[in-house]
This record gives sequence, structure tokens and C-alpha cells, in this order.
Amino acid sequence: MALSSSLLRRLLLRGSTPVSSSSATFCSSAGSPTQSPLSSVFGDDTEVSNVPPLTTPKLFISGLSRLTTDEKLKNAFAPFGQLLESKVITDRISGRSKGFGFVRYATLEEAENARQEMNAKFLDGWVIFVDPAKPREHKPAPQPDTHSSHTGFTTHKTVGWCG
DNA sequence: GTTGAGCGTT
Repeated sequence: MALSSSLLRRLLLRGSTPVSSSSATFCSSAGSPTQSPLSSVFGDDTEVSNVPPLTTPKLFISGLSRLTTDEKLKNAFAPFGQLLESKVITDRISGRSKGFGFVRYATLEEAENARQEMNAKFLDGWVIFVDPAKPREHKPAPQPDTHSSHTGFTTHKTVGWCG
């Protein structure tokens, strides 16, 4: 099933503090890492939530551990499709991860798959969030479409995990 | 030796 990102954010951002020594509420119910049955049944959007299709094969990955690198990110997203690029943004001054990165797939199909399979999942002990990336390079054909009055991507704050 | 907002270099 497809979960709304904002819903997950509410659930996970209760304390906004990773590894809470006193309110480890989640650790008690962390015993159900049941994998999705992978019901590859597309065409039935009756249960679709606020999960609009991607408009770009480029994904913005946030919530990465500072120990996570490009290669780790690549290994995490590789099985979901053909990665044209995978990059964890690191600070050039300190040379360490900024805690987020980008992955780019060959097709939107792969990107959507990876997004719904990897959103709010674990990587290096941290919950990562997958969202469409903002275009860094302005496109030659922007959208003069008056239909779009929504100019924002939902950003997810990072959440730690006890483990 | 990390503790956390946010969208990257070639």
C-alpha cells in the first residue's frame, strides 16, 4: 500500500530527536519489518493516497546517516532500477556528508518504484525519505501551464532510530 | 568519533 509521506512524517517526527533515551516508543513495536507482498498490480488506483506520480526520474534522498556514502546509497537503490547517477552530498569544507543525496533513474517507472519501496525505510540505522528532486538545471521547456499552482515539494525532516 | 535543516558538483 502506498503511504502518504506527510503521514509518515507525523508519525516519525513526534520527538524530532533520534535515540530518545526515555521515549523509545517505537522500539517496542519495531518487530514487524514485514516486507511488502509486492503486488505488482498497476491499474487499480482505488486505494491510491496522496502519492502523485513523479515528474522526474531524479530523486532527493534525505535523512541519510553521516556515515552513508555515494556507494552505500547506490547499493541501496540499485536493485530498484537502473541508476544513472547516485550522489550523497558532502560538504567540501569538512568533506563529510550533509545527510542527503540524489539518485537518478533511467525512467520514471523505476524512480517511482524505488520511491515507494524506499521511502521511510532504513539505511545505516536512519530513516530515509525519498522525494522528487528539484531541478537544479532550469529546463529549456518550463511549464507555462496555468494548471500548476503548486510549487513546493514536501520535505521530510530526518528521524533517527534506536539501533 | 555525529546527533540533523534541507536540494548537489561536475
